Amino acid sequence: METAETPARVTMEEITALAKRRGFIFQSSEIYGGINGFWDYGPLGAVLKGNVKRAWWRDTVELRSDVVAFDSAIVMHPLVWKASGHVDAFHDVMIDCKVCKHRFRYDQVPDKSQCPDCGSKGSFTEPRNFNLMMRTWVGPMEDTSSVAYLRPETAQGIFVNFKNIYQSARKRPPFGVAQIGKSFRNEITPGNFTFRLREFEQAELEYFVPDDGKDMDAFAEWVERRRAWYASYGIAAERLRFYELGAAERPHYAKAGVDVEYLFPWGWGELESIAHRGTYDLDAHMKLSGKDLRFFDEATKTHYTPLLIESSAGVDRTVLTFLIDAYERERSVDPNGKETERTVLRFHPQLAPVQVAVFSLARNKPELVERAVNIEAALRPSHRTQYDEGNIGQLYRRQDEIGTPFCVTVDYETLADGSVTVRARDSMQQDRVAGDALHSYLGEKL
RNA sequence: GCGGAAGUAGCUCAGUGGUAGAGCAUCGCCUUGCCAAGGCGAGGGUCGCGAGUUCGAAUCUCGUCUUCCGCUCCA
Repeated sequence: METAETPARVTMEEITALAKRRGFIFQSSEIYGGINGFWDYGPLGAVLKGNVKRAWWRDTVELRSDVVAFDSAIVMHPLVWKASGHVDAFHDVMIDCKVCKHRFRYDQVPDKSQCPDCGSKGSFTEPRNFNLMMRTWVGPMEDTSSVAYLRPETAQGIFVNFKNIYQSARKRPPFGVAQIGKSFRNEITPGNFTFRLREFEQAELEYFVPDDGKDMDAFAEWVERRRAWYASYGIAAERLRFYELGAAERPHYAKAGVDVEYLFPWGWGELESIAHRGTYDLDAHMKLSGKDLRFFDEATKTHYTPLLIESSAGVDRTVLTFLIDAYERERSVDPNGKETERTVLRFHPQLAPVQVAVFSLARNKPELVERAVNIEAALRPSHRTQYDEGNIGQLYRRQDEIGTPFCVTVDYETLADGSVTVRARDSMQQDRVAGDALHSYLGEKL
């Protein structure tokens, strides 16, 4: 089993090189030198990311009768962030000691003339405002009254709309609200490719349950559901762990917490956090807004604040995980006894950016090209397809690198009887399939 | 943000003051015809960006941006 101690089976250099070469992920604004903490998804990456989000949405929303969809604005009333605690938690006035390089919160240093760590006198920098929330102005006037923030998390949009949602959707606990969207944080140190970003996408589920003693069951169910989700899309079990947070590791209001972590080439990294947050979030907004967000329980004729089970996953981190986990450099011996090597992305067929590639065995034989182009067009409505032509070995290698599960090749036999060769990515085995059976053959495998 | 290292073609790199190079990759043609890397040809770089020194800067100096490795936070 691979552990944090054993050498990585893949390096980040290999991943970033493949991501750029094949059009998965590019550095943002590269022609101007790039900008730290921002990345762009290329033609294949955009499709992969869309597939990952669709897979999450399918399992979290569409397959559940008790979860509704939501999509809140990125810019919200500034008081939202006051209530959530982000204004205080993300705003720090800091000073640095120029001698020992240590950093302190301004309000925690009693004597600003002397560094508490190294004792140097007059070594502090000017107080500097550290604001981890991205700021902007609403309206064309840039004055303090118009300051607003780009959301540092998507969840608050659900909390402040809680009453609107449950009234209009006619839901009562237990029920959930799901949302996928961008969030922004001025991270001090972005890095590790798309792992720590300043602009990132979250997939969040807020599941509200009654305070009837079964809240921990709901928590356990979501942990299991999320475990099953990662497994069903092929993440290797030995590189994924569900880390149970101890009481000291989670916020004071949280009753339970599990971090979903993946074994990246640099070590374990958090993909998702599943937490039992109690009534903390709704309480905070009720307190500051003065609005009642509670439920009325018909049975007991009392008002109550539902408890919250939250699953908050990083979409970009999940995409990166699928990319890394699917990556393999495979050595093999071909039928002639020659040693060969290939790079293959073993994506789940539902996640693969291209599902079926259709080839013409030769590029200068119009009858083959036309036949292959037509087959590709016929498959396009039901699968993600791509047409290519040329040296067959090169074509296979190229599709392996982008994780295409199946390749269909039109050859001279096709002209005679309409049959085609279907080659599988993982086994490299070939099947001869009759032309009229191709649709059902692929539909079954995908 | 701080400390260290590094930025030359899509990638890997050579080139240490005198008008930019190789291999691979890409594109075209030919060849082959079921697991890449045969042949011919083409495109592609104001050497991260900006300033300074110099008759002249990829090369020396400063600034800046980005990346990688440490400190710190999170999805």
